[in-house]
Amino acid sequence: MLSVNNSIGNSMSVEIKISVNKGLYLKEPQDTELGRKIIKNSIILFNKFGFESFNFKKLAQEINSTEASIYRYFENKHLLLLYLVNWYWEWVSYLITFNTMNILNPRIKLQIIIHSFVSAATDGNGLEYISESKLHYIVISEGIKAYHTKGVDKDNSKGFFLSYKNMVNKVSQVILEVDPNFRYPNALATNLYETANNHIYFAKHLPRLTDISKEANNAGEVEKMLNFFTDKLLA
Amino acid sequence: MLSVNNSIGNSMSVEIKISVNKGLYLKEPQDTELGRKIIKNSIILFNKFGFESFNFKKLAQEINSTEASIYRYFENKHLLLLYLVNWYWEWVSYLITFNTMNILNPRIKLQIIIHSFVSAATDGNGLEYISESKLHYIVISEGIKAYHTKGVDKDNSKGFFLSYKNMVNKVSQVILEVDPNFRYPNALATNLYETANNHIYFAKHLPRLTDISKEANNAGEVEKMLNFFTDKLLA
DNA sequence: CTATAAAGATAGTTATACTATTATAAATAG
DNA sequence: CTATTTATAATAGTATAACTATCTTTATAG
Repeated sequence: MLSVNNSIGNSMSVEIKISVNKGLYLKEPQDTELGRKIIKNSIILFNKFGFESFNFKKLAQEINSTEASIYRYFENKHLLLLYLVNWYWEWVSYLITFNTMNILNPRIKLQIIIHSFVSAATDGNGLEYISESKLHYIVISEGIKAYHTKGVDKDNSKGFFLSYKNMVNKVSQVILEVDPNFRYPNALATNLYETANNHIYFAKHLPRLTDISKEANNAGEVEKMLNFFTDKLLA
Repeated sequence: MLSVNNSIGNSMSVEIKISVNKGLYLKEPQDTELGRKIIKNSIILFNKFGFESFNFKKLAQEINSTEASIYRYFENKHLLLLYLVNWYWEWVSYLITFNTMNILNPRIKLQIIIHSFVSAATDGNGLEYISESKLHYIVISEGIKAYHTKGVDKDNSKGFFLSYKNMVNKVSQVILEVDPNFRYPNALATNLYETANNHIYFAKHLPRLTDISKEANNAGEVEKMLNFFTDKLLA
């Protein structure tokens, strides 16, 4: 159950369960105490150690469990990362759908989409065991590793990227609403998402690769830039 | 020594040695037979196995040498990848400089830059032990792993991304020549490079994330798309 | 002919990514 | 209220990766 805020500021409770492709896990982690601890703490530890130095032993220690127990939920850390990233894609899709509901102007919809890309990171709307801000930072810094692997075609054939594709499709529909003759709706949709993540990362670590300042609220600047790009392209 | 072709079709030989940050290696691999074999075959094996499954043992077997010998050249596979990616950045910078020489129109320069990004992959202009096409494919599929690590700030402080930054700076200068008031010259430069690589990858592996067709010469289509984006943004 | 450096050969260490087995505690079905 | 299933914990073990160390051989420079 997710607690969400609607546009007129009332808090409301909606029965929403974000679910991801069943092939990603051996056992649904959201259904058990241990499963939720795995999710919660893997988000923390992926952030702390990064994908390469993260392992199931460290995670087991963190939650006072064992490697073997974690392996009953996830085959390996690659699929755990993919699970988290899929969860994020579903979450962003949900945010987009929810926040563009009843909005008629497609340009405004696109602004809302861009806002969702840069600040899906706002906690407090989701579940206790998933910190959206930490999850977003995993997506920013480790996300592409989920699809830049030798196994990408195999993973793709199992539907492990459907959530990403659905999100992109949703965005490209809005792009076509703005400009039905636009030649690159999917590419632009993908780019808005990837560019948002990239430039938040670059601002923090490689600032000379961007024009976004290193300061605290660079999310706002990235948002402004993406709106500027979109406006120019869909003029 | 690089053998290059000039614009009027004559083949000429120029004394150019692409060199990268000395901190990336323990011993200059371009200076010895074994070093060059390491470079050549690491390019082949990174392509074959991907970064994760590549290791120095496999590489040693391939070149009939030993792990220990390879460790005398590179501290670890991360720095070997970073070496290769740096070599690529330097190569693209060289291509840009060489091919935009004496061109006055900055819009034409930008077209040449975009062409360099999508088809730096053309072999035959470089060195025997470096296949640009294979190297480009490493950059496309593994490149970002060179800067999406927990060690990025440390690597950055050692200057391991200077070649990337210099390339971006070179491109952003041209962008500002086209439009001196453009607000995001560095971000656009970075984006042209990253988007070129991304969409060549997506066309091949996740085609629904792009509008580039899966067919053979998608490089041409990516080039067209990037020119279209650039034209719109710098109108 | 000798000194030095580069590379090869071999062995060993520590950590990771698992798999397998058994024991125990908690939930639930009859 | 016991029997049975299920989940998890505890423990141990294997294969491979990522190195490090040392010693020997080969090539080359003076």
